[in-house]
Amino acid sequence: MDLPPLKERFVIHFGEMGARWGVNRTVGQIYALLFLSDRPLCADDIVASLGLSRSNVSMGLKELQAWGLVRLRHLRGDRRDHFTTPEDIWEIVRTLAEQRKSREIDPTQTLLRELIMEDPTGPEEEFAQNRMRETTEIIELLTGWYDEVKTLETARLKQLLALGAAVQRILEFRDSFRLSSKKSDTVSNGAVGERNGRDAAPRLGDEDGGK
Amino acid sequence: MDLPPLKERFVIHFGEMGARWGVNRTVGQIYALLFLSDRPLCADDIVASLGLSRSNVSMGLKELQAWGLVRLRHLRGDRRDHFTTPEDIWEIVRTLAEQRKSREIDPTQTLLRELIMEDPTGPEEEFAQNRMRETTEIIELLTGWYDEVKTLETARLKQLLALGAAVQRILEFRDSFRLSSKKSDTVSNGAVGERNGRDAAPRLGDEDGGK
DNA sequence: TATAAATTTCAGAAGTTACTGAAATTCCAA
DNA sequence: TTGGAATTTCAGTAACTTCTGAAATTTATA
Repeated sequence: MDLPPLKERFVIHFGEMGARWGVNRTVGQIYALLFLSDRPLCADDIVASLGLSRSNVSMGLKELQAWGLVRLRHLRGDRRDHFTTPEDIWEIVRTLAEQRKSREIDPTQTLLRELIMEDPTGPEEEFAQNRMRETTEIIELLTGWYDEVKTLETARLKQLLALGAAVQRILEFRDSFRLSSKKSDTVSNGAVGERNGRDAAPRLGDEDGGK
Repeated sequence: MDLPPLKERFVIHFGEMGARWGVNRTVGQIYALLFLSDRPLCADDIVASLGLSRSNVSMGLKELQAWGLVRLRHLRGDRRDHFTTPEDIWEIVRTLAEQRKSREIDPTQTLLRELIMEDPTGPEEEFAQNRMRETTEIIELLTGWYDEVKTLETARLKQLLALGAAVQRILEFRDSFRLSSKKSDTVSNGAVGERNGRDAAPRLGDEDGGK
């Protein structure tokens, strides 16, 4: 690897982190290299920089395209495919969120919806089905929020994030207003209200969980 | 595997999803089984239900404890360790978020902070360092938001989520108010203000997003 | 403190994933 | 078309991870 030191350290780190993000070392390194590069790179550039085999780079680039994390460029007078990452990092964040949702959340949500429609074989499965139902509801709430927020333009999204827990104060204000004027105590937006009374009610035994 | 059908399907699915969540099939299956169970299970119960080797179950349970996803229980008159998942699913969500942040985000943020302090070896590294700086800023914004929101109680968090993009309307209102009354253009809440003025300034080339 | 149950560790087998170089295919320009 | 450059595919092997049964250790109570 003949990269300048800062780049090299980042590339190696990203290769190692790859495993935790669901890609292999090669893919992580290729991505890191493209991300830091000030110009589109072709497969041979990547081979030269990272010392991987040509075929390995080809497969890595295909996987990054499947994730939607790199884009193809063609430079005039050069037949070779060149690759870049979006220059707007927020776009990368959005892509990652979208991909991880569809790989890690959606398949489970689909199965859960199926399973809670079926007849339980007895009280044991009734309990299990209730757990599943609670789970779909939470996933619904989280993905619903995500689907709405992802439509915000970047500037608005930043504003929203910068607001942080200050939103709590707005909610508190809404609440006190609603209580003092004697209205319903559920969330006004009817989407997903409070479903049941069991809020961390301990079952039996201790609660330690110590190692 | 001698489980009733709904449970079995969920357990098998979770075993397969395990890989995407950074655990192996065994760990995923054990977790699913505990999650759906109406009572604490001991290692031998798990062996009997899932048909795994005793030692494999032991290792799986250790890993789940390292994730903080299961807790130990002791039933009176039984020496064996028993395991459960929290009954409050929101607690599970919080644990997952915390763990993934510390495994997937924090190490990168630490390295980035280090690298942007060092001297670049030339203009190529200067560019790379700028990318890294932008990245830390975005991570800072996202984790800062997360750190604030995670302190909300569950009921408030649900409210906030149910609000969804309606928050946008509040932001728009605040904006128009602020503009018309000629005040500062940063967010009023001092906690996590707008960090800088640079709003996704494009580099050069197109903005398309090929393929 | 002895003993038997429960749990963990560990070395090796089984299974899986990553990587390579060679061959096949695609693609463009002449 | 054809020739050659660029890219992809693929079979085999290397590297790694998971899983097991046996042995070692820990733990609770007699």
